[in-house]
Amino acid sequence: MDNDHGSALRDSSQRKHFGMRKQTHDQRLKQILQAATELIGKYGFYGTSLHQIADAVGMTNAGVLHYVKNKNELMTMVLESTYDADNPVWRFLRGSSTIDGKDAESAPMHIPVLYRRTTEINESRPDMVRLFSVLSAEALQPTHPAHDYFLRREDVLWRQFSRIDWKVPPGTDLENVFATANSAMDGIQLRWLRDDSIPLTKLWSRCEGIIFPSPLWDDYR
Amino acid sequence: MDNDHGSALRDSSQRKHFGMRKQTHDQRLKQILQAATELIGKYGFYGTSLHQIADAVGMTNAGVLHYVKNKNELMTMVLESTYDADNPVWRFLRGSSTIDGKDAESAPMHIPVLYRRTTEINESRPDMVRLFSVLSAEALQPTHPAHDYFLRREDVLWRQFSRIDWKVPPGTDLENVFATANSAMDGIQLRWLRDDSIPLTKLWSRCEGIIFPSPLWDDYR
DNA sequence: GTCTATACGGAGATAGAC
DNA sequence: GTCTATCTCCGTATAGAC
Repeated sequence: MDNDHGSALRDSSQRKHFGMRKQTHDQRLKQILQAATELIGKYGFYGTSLHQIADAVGMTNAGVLHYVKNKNELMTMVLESTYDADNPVWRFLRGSSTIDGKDAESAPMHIPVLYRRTTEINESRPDMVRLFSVLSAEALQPTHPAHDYFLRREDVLWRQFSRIDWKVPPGTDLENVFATANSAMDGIQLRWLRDDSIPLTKLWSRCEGIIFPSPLWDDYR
Repeated sequence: MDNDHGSALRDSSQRKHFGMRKQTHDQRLKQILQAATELIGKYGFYGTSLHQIADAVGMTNAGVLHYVKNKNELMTMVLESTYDADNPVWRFLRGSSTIDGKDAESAPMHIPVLYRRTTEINESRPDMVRLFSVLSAEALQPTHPAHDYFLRREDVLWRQFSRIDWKVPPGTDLENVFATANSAMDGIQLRWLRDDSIPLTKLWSRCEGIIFPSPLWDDYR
């Protein structure tokens, strides 16, 4: 990229300078995305201004726009880089990771484990759960910059989920369990965000008892 | 109210005029609240401007503010007047109505009936379901004008629900069923609003099969 | 009862200085 | 890489004419 300024100028100090610039750039971007995650999670996309985000990272409006083309692109980057990238459950569903030490190809796979793992992970990142909850409602409107993301996400999740050879009680309707458990998860997360006096994992354990009832699911959880 | 303008002036034409004014006023207000319900449901409270609402009822910005003190009060009025007022399920839970022809004091009360009735009602008013879904996420933030409403609502609903002498299978944990069913309802409504190619009642029937499984609940639905 | 006019602040985005 | 300055438009809300 732009190598024609003469090789004589690219001494080691220059290269170091370039290296530091690059690192700083990525760090800054990460800071911005993190601030955006928190603020959009709190106030929604429409309720958050670039100015708020800029303030949170100690910059000005124009400074932030040096890193992202515009507000819509910021939304996209937040969704794609921040949320899914470091979600172990997704990595597991994609087959590139393990769940409870088992990979998707070996050992019995139990659905309740997946949801318990999800709540454990999400309990440690309320900001992202909040972002996700707020956007999945706000982005119902087709004009919302996150609309397509949530449309696709539903399908993608199901395709990955249904690829797995789950061990379940005889007669189980996988698709209905999937839809019901995911729906209940959405709702219980909202309740947890509204009042976190009870941990998400505990709130979910109550749902698990209803959705995967004993004794039917005793050997499959 | 304001009777001291002299009885000589209150002839029949005046009274008629006053009557018409009153009617027009209420109608206008209702129009405004209806438009606000639709628009806030689509774009959220922060994403909706008074101008949009004014446009929808063929008025100007200032015209709308003749009916509501400010935007926050509009939010309150929408919530309190529009949503709960004409919800038969709530009226039933308050004990002032019947469910499937039975009132709360007689006949066996079955929980799945309550949720089925809710989906039937909500299927006919997507605008209000949307309003409710969007706000319950947007209003997580304590500074949101609907925050308190949703905090109280959770408690109120449970208090009314738990007053009823539900007929349920032995060993049922009422509170867990309530929390799980409500959460699943939140999530399934979101999915329905995102893609309404399958009716809400049908989507819910799948959840019912999971949350109130056969044969345990066969005599209680 | 509804309008126009207006005050005032904040939004997103760009140009150009440093 | 970040700032200031600025553009343009939109936001809520009020005052006062009709």
